[in-house]
Amino acid sequence: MREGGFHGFSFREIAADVGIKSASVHHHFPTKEDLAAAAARAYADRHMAALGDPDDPERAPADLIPLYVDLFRRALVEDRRMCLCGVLATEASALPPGVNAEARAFFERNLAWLESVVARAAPGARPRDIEAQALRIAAMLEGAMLVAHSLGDIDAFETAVLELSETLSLGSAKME
Amino acid sequence: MREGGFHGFSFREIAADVGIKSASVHHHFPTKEDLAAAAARAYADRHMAALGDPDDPERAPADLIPLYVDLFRRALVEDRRMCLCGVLATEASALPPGVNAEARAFFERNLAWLESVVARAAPGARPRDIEAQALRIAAMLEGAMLVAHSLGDIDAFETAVLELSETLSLGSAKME
DNA sequence: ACCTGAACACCGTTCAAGT
DNA sequence: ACCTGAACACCGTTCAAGT
Repeated sequence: MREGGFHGFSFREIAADVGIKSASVHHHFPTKEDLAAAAARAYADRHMAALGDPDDPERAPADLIPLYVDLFRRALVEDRRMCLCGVLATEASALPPGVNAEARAFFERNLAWLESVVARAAPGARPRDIEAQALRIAAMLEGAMLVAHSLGDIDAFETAVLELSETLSLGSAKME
Repeated sequence: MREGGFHGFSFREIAADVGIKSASVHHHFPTKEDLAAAAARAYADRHMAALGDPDDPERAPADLIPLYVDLFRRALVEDRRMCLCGVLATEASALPPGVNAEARAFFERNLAWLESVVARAAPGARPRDIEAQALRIAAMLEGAMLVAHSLGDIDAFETAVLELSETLSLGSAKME
């Protein structure tokens, strides 16, 4: 699913991997929508668990953005794959509603996490600017993964993302 | 294809639209790889033609980045769709080689165009920094489209991309 | 509760046959 | 050169039948 998207895998493949018949898979996940939504939800849960509490006073906000970048980097470098919800995002308009909802929830949870971190890093910033900065970070990471994945060039990810890890809140507080 | 990716459309659909049988489509495009590669190439050609010459002395580099941003904005707003090659990029590892090659070529052509514009805007910049800036612009636009498309919120694209149109070469010349 | 084989309408692809 | 119907192995889904 992370490689071929919603239509890039089949019930019969999964059944063969698990050692049952495809009709049996439908007993656990009645439709492909159910199965893909569950996979997206599990992916998002693991992703958010790896990020941890954005308001943890033990962790400086200046360390949390590099940690965020690193989570995406590892997904791309170690798995040599896109972000699952990034793949689903591009297919949004052709996805069953339940799958689309889980992909959207992934981004909403990511943005909420980033907004918490950016707010801590730039205490005086306006809510509007905090939201904008969170959106830019999430968009840059998904875009950097996407382009690097297409070019087959992991360095492209590093290059695109370098600015983010270096200068955390480039304009979050001082934006006009 | 822009909605469901490589597996999101069928020869039989296309045949019905055109008024022939699906076997006849194979006469023009022997395989789905041929058809999708041709579509990606045509998309990239139209895209690059809309951008025009990045070195045209009649057009200031400061005007060309907003023009670039606007091309992606219109794709998202008017068509309510992702960039075709952005969709294909996320499916890269599951794509037939010929399709993958055309998607990659789209990004290479975009990066070359952006590098020309950035080089004109920051004449003293090092090649390494010019490439990095071009990569960031392309990644930010694809990522902003992807996130906005998943959220179903076009304003998210505008917000993420605002910084790009405002301050063209934020760090292209002064990057360390 | 969990699994299965068989059937349904779909899919890309091939091919012999038509004009 | 362009089209077609028929066949192939695939796909998601359903369902009656098994344990």
